[in-house]
Amino acid sequence: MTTALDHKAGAPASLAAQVAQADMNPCGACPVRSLSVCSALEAEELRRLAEILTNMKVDTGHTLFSEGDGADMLFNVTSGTMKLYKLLPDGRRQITGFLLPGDFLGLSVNDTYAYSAEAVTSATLCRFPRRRLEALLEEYPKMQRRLFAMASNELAAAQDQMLLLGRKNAKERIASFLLLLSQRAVRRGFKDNPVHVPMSRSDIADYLGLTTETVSRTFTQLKTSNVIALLEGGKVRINDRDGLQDLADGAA
Amino acid sequence: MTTALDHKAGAPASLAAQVAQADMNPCGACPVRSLSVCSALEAEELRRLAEILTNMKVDTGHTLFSEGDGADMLFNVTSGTMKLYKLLPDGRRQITGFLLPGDFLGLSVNDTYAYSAEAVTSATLCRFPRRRLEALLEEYPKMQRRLFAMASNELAAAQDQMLLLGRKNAKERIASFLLLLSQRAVRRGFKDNPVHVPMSRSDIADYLGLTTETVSRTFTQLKTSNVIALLEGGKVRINDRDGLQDLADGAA
DNA sequence: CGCCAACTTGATAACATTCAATGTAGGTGG
DNA sequence: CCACCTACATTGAATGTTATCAAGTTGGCG
Repeated sequence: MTTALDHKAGAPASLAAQVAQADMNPCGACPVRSLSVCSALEAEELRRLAEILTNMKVDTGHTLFSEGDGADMLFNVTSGTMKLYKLLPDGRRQITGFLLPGDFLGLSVNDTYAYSAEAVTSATLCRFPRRRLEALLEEYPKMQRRLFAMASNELAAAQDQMLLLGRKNAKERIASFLLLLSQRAVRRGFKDNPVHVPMSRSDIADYLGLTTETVSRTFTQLKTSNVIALLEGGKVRINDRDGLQDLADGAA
Repeated sequence: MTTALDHKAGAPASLAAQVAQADMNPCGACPVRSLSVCSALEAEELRRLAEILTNMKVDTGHTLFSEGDGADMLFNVTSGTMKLYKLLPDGRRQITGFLLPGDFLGLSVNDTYAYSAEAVTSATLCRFPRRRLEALLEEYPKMQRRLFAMASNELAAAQDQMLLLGRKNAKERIASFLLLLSQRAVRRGFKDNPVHVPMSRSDIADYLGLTTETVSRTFTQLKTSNVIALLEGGKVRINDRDGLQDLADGAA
């Protein structure tokens, strides 16, 4: 565990206002509420939820928790990007997901985390003590249902990812990845093109089951065939969305 | 949809008794109750659940539902093995999971199934109309919670599978697969060694992201190095469980 | 008993990895 | 302010694991 700052300590200016608001009408002003567990809740219920949460921040590259740690806390991403990953003893890594604002993390099978969580970009989160959140879920079945729906969606995404990892070639994987990022961006009200790709080639490789070299080469190929353009600041412009979609589906 | 026989019609002799009991004290005598959604329920609640369920059977190789079908029904496997899979337009297939007695299927994101379901061996299931089951979940938060726990477990399994598909080599994949089957067997009260492997090489290949040829060769390798032995009737004896475990973890 | 599907084994090829070098950008200190 | 340093990204060449193509073999079922 690193960089677990309570409340606004260390929060950048742009965030300060939001966190300050959260202190008064916590969650009420949360920009990702509609995407999160909390979307199901009324004002009073939100207040109860806010009582048990702590705002925190994780700096780029820092670890929120590691596989095997006691899973006492659950989290909700409010800004930035996190990555979840599992390791093999010899260091091989599989990133199982990138989390964007509104995403939930920390579910565990026993009482330990089954994966590690690290910040891709500086990120802010709400932190909930597991026991207290579970107590609240008991009280508010609506919230339980919402969490279940989110888990179901994640499960469907995981199955898509299995198809990708098991059966798609490098070009199809990269195409699928860019479209996924684009789609997830729009759901959060960001522009879908150019797509913001904040993660390194190495992270992309470990998410797609490739090497950094192959990721790099494949980007170059897509760029050369004018399907995409690589822009400054980790942005990728999609020039031919249909072409990219066909590639992603293995139809091309 | 094929072979969706109501109640005991077409059920084999060994199952008939069980189904007959189910008609009187439905679920009460269900051998997989402790593993399923229903494990959380009291007698009265079970009765309500039984009111909305239909017992059915799917023959080997028959399809229960296909990706894209309207998801009006949810299912619980009571005997046999099912497989879930997704296809790419050109026919490439990824099996996302094998379901054993006690497992639940039919969760959907929109209102269509995101995958196809087919019987690996002749299987029996409980079928629930989605709407009526959802109504019941509303009434029994305990059941909602149980379903959520099951989805969480599936999610963890999916992440393990991503690690396998993204980062493990053929030998590691086969080793992991055999151990998984073995572990799942014990949880259901079957013997864990020899492991029952009812699925074809082709199914195993599509589950592990390999080809049938590679699966076959890898089994031969493991057999030659005496880690396993291939027995009659789709059984595999694990001779060196620790060795297999080391292989599976990528530690060897 | 014979047929068909599933499995095994072999030879060759391809896609992605590995190893290696060069290029580029962001950050730091002189 | 620029040179340097380190990270990361790109490109190239060689290797390797697994896929593909192609026979055979086995086994289950009619």
